[in-house]
Amino acid sequence: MKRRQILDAAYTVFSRKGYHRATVDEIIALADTGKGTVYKYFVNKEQLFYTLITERSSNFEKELKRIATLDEPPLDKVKQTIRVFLEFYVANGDLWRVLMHEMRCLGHEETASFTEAQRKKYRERFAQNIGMLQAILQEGIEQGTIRNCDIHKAAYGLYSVIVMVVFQGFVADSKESIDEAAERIADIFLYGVAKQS
Amino acid sequence: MKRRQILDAAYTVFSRKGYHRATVDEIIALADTGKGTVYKYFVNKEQLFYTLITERSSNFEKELKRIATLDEPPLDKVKQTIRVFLEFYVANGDLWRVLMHEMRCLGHEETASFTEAQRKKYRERFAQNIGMLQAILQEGIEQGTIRNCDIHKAAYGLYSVIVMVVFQGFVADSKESIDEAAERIADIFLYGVAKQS
Amino acid sequence: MKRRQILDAAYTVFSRKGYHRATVDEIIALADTGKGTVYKYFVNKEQLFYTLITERSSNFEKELKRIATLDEPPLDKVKQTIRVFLEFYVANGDLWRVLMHEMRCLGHEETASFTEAQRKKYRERFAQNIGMLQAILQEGIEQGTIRNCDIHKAAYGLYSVIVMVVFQGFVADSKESIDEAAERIADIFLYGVAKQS
Amino acid sequence: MKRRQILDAAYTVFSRKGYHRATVDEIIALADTGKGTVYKYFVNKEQLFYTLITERSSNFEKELKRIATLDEPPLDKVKQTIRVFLEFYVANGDLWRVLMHEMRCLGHEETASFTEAQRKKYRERFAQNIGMLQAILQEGIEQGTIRNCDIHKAAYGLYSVIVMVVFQGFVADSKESIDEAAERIADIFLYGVAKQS
DNA sequence: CATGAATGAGTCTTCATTCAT
DNA sequence: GATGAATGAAGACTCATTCAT
Repeated sequence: MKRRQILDAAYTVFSRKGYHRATVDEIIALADTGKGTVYKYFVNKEQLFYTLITERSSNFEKELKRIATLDEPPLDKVKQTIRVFLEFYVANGDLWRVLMHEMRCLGHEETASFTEAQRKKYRERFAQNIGMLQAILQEGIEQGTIRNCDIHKAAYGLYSVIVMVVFQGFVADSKESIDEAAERIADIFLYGVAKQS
Repeated sequence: MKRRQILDAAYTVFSRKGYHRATVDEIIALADTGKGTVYKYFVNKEQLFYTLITERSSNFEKELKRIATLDEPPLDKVKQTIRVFLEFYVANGDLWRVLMHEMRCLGHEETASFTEAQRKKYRERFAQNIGMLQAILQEGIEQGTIRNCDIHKAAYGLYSVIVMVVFQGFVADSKESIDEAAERIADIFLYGVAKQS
Repeated sequence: MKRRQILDAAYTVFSRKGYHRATVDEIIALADTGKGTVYKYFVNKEQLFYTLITERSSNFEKELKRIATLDEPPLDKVKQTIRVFLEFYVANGDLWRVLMHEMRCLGHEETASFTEAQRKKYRERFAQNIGMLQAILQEGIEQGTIRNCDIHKAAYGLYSVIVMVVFQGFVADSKESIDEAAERIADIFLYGVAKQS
Repeated sequence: MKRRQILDAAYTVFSRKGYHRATVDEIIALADTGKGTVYKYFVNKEQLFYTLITERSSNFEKELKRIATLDEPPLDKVKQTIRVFLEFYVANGDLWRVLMHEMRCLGHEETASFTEAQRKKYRERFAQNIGMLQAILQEGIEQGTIRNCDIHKAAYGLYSVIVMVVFQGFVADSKESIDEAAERIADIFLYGVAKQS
């Protein structure tokens, strides 16, 4: 129970302050617990952060896999995938922004406790999520509904637009807003901004 | 001269480590200078960071403005703008990533010396750069070569793709690589991934 | 308990070295504690200093008030007050000297954490103590045992002599020495050095 | 000439800020000279401070000696001496306050450059000045105009009152104000505050 | 289990002093 | 002689982590 409170508090503080400016003191104040308790459940600050990431993304990843395996037209699946991504980033965007920043920096030198194994695991997971998009695009190409392009880069491109839409606050935390944004992104992504001649 | 060395070293360290993990000690080691020298030229770490940003972006911004005022077809100008953005981010991307992260967090609470004025200035500058893209898209809509869409969001979308391409390492630091990437981005952005029926 | 040790060590170091030459490192060495502990109990060096002052003076002030309200001849009360002042300065003189010096300088510019409120409080407290002397002198004038003079200045004069006596080492830390000094100061103060014609 | 400017600037800054808060940078800014120049004329900050003290006190000391050797009634000489002290402290009080504070602290441990010899010299000089007062009081006792008391302590007492009068701002920097204050101090010192029965 | 007092390694920052021009 | 750029030792302060209760 304390564990839950700590994770929730940590989510808020990390999201608001970033990794470094977030202090354990602030987290325990918000979690209404003692400092020792944090170190009972988590080996250190980085581990706490990592746990947070893992926990928050597991549902998202399951959902992503579910859609990928649906037997529907790829163009529809693209739209659905966009929606799931949007939902996830609307809910966890700030934390993810922090994560992405730290992955860069943490990766460069050996930092004490964020193990290389964990970092690798994260990168694989990230690649996997993008991979879901990629697979759907591939399916579209095979079925002839998507033009032949570098699906790897295209997937990243779509991904980056999704993230941007959330970070720029172009989408609110409501089903309608998310659905609408998904529509629009899919539209631009699929048909471009140029007028069809 | 020492000032130059410090700025260059700071660029490297901030880019690699991010703002917080970058230490003044590391910067002076790389700059081969003394700690006092840093504080002779820059009031503090944040000011040093800010100076770096300002310095690096001034040429980029001039180039951006130049293109915006060219008397050419908007579709060509979009491509050129994409190229300039790519060049800039290939050269300064890592530092920018750090800046963007810090702007978020620094904005939250009062941090001693990164003045509100500076932060505001940065945000305006950023908005202005995106604004250049936006203006060109608007031109395209008026001339009927770009379909009617929310140019604000479209500009951000294009921007996010550019940044992503650089950060994912899809483009190398060579004229050819950048030109090719600009072509491809423009292509997808303008015509989408869906096969023209 | 650590708090006590830190305060005691701080007293010694501040008294010996003055405010600026006193280092937190030296205080913790003497207090046999860690640096963090100091900042757990005191927000910063100045706050530590201020706490010291407040703590040490509270008994003294109570005693002073007690005497002021006694129903005895003013001339006797003057002597008693002198004694209380002497006791206090013999015990805390060195620290007070430092305080008085710092009040001058700290007052000039905005120093971060020694708040204006604290400084004001100190000044009021100081004025109040001198005020006790002043009130007794006034009583004497009204009862006709003290000649009509500027009691404000006279009180300061007496005060300065007391402080001097302690700082010049004219009085030792023993009841006898203090009593004797009080006698002598009172004598000179009340009757002057000139031979009565 | 630069030397003069530096000394004057140093006087101002030391008086205002105290020894530690006074920075060489501030002094050279006020003296309108370069940092190197300071170290051409003075071996270091403490030496500069010491030179200042010496320079400022030499006239004062000459005047004191002159009065001591006058062939006048001791009671008159006491008044004159008080006046000379007042004049000196009104002009140099703030610097002296700083000096007195630093002597305490600098004396405790070996500080790099304020030599023991210098400190000793200062102490002797200070004792000598008080000694002038003392000698006059002695003269008075011998001539029977001053009652028999511990002249050493009495001299210090008188001295402390003089200093206090200046530091409390009870006297302005004008001949009239100083003369009047001298009168009053002499009066209280010689005849006390108690009403003559 | 939960706690929070104690800790000290690690940072930023200041400022007296030097030395090449 | 005059200068000021360069320096680094020294000091205040932070915060993740530990451990005895």
